[in-house]
Amino acid sequence: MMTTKDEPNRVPGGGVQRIDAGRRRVTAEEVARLAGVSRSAVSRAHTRGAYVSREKKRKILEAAEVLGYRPNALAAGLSSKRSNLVAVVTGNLKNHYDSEFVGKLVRQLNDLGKLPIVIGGTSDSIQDNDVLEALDYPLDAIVIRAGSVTVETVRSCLKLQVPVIVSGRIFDVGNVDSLCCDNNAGSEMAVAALFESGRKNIGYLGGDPGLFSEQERCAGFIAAMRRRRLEPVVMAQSDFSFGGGYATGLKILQGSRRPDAVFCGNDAMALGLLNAARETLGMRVPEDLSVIGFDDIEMSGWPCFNLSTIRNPVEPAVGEIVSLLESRFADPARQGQTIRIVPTPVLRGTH
Amino acid sequence: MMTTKDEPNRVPGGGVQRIDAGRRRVTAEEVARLAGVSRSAVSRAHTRGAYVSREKKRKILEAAEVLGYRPNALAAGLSSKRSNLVAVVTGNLKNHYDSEFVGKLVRQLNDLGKLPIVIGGTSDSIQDNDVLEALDYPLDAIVIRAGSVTVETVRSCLKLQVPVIVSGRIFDVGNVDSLCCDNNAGSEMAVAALFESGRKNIGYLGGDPGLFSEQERCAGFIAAMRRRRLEPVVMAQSDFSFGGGYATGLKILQGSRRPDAVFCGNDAMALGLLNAARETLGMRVPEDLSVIGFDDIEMSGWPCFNLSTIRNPVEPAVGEIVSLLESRFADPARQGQTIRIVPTPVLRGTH
DNA sequence: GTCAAATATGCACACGTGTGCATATCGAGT
DNA sequence: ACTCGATATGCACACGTGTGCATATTTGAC
Repeated sequence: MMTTKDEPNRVPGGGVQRIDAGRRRVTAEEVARLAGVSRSAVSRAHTRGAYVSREKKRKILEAAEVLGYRPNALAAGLSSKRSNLVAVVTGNLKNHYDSEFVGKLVRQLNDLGKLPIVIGGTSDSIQDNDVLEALDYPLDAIVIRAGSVTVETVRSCLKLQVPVIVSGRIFDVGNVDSLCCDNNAGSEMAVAALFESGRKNIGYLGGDPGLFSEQERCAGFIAAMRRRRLEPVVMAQSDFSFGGGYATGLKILQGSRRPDAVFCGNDAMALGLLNAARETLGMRVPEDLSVIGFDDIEMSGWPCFNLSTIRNPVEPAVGEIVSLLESRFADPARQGQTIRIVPTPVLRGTH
Repeated sequence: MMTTKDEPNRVPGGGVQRIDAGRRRVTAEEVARLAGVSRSAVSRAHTRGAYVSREKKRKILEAAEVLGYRPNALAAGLSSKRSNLVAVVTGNLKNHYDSEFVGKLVRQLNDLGKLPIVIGGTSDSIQDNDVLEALDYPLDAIVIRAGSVTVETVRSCLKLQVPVIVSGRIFDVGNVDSLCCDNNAGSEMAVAALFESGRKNIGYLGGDPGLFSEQERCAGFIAAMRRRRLEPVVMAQSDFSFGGGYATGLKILQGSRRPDAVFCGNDAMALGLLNAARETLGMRVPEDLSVIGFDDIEMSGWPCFNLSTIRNPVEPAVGEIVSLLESRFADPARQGQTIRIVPTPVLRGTH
């Protein structure tokens, strides 16, 4: 007989709640009716620093609890000037640096009481359409990760009075705030470290040349080399991914002009190249080859890699973004600011 | 003299847009005034399948373009039944599996025209408060990753008529939809693979025992061992992280009862243990030790790891979530469904 | 030219909230 | 008993949109 009352695998707690078909969200009106007060009183009971008698407030909150009432932010945000919605546009969360970045940013926005609407997630293509959809809501601000969006879209945001913060590139338009690593300094640190290890035949493995950081890091590399009267042995282009770094790394290391050191535009590619060198080509690092990356993602610190790299610190960057947001809320029309995050060399075992 | 007009490093495009201090969002009223029509006409011009003459529509859209008008979703969503907002509650984006999961989910939601509000990001603690804040908005649905939220909060969602989808555990309450990997089958596959490699002294490295997947994978492991009349050599607890896997891995491999194979509750821990074995203890894998993980995150396929693992496929899971969402929109009151995602063994070089 | 059907347009309401304003109630000090 | 300030409460409006309804205009057929 299967007529037992026991239902295995059920989460305990009883009072099973269900979604009623036609039922709509409970409104302040209904709470007021149940508590026997006016609707205004209900609103005031949920607003800090409004006049409501202690006793009535208790009764109202109780009724609200029973009915499961929560003020509707849609309605409130209509007249109010804050929606608490902040859009975060990111290129590709498969990119480990971006992933870490978005994770921390989301956390901090949550702590600030903001609701981050994330756009992008996967796919490297430009996200303009999705951004426009988000702009249908009156956003408190929009944080854009470099390369995810066109200038046109930024202009749309400003036209809708939505403050814009761009991270990962300098964006000198209107009163947009920009935030960017000092890539020049980073490249200089990398070349310096390789140079001091006695390396002279240095190559460069870059990412998508359309991206701002790539342009700066590449230019910084060339300048740093020139300062030491060195000529790059090889300049290669890839795509900022592990797979790309691996494939292009193979080519570089099997090419006619073999470098004894490679500076990579980010850590993912550096790890890819490291794999190509060690696993596939049987080279010894750092004996046969030095490798330095950029960013310092989590994996770079793993024992099997122990990658020397230039740290592009996430925590301070996210902190600055939050500061920029707050000062923007205080003065929406203020001049746009440009902030350079200073990288630090993290010299481990691959150079 | 610094009075040159040139401003270097500017993004080209002219017509610099700024944020005016007191300025508010452009309203349909203003567009109507400029185009010389009624406000209703403006609304209809922006609504598909509404009666507006071709000529008037053109004029309205032109005026809207000039003024930079976009319908305010806040106001629209007030009477409409869809807000297009979907909350995504995630535990910790530092977890590579979750990170990949959220990335793909966000992308698909974007494609569906939904705006994903991400909650969590970092920190393993429960996110109840942040979820409540998001519930102030009338969400179309909320997707919760296992372990991020209490039963109470789920009940709050249902009370507010917000459809709930839980991923990563079975949640048999009300009409909540659940989605979960078939962990039992996965553990069986892992033990089978180790057994067929001739391993008999098999250990287990688990994550946080409070998590549903850990409980199922652990129980599945024990059952699979029993089926082969094998006794686990060691049962260890860690935290699902690389660092945890490394540290606990060291202990296991230096303990009195050394296993010749370890099945790990997820890939991050497996990679940590792999590092401990190879780099720190100088062991050969798979000669001296077999390792099998769970999930198949990107790094597991990297040449230097080449980890044998049980794939907990992200793409199908996300696809199922989207399907559940759509069928829930079609029938909000329908019975909750439970879906098991079938894992597949990905046998590489560590067993 | 007539009439009906199809198309176009404006009015006014509903959506759910916060809050200014006017008014009512209460407590205390003289 | 009277007054004044503090506290409490309800009414009504604004927020910006979509849409039903009634009405105006055009189209097409005979």
